[in-house]
Amino acid sequence: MPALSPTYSQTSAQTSSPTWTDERIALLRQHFEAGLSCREIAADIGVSRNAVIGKLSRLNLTRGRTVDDRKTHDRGLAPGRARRAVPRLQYEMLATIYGETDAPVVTGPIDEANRCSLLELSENRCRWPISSPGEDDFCFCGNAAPDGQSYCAGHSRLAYRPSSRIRAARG
DNA sequence: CCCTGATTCGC
DNA sequence: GCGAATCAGG
Repeated sequence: MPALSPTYSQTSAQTSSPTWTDERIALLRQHFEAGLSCREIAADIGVSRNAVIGKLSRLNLTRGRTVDDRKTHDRGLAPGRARRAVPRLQYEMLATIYGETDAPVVTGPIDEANRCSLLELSENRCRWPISSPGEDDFCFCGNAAPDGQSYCAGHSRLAYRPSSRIRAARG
């Protein structure tokens, strides 16, 4: 009998195409739950917007149905006011992401003794996912989460970018 | 015109 | 399974 079985088609052939791994999917889910747009998620992970949308669709993680979220855009332009005279590209976001290296890990050791399953989650428990869905050890953080928050203090820092977002609150 | 997300379709 | 192209809505 042959020593090598041809059953192996491509196991270690993935040298420069890691594509979507559990970690990326975890980031995808976390950012998705954090309320980030597909474009923001894409820029953060390092893939295109369509890639994010495609993966989300494949995971059946679409937000309800069709488009209806981005309407929050400030499209109300005054007639006497010039349009965005500043570069309105998303370079601000990219700069924020690439420049956030000044605060890598602000959170200390997050208590992982309270991790629980999905069914054990409650309103005041951190819903930060541990491992990946489908894994044998998949669970949630379970630490105490502030009122209205989805995550505990430590995981909130990871889920929501603390970087200074340029908020031009002009009225 | 710009933006957004969702689906389609070739790879 | 992946993502660019395309579609559809605002």
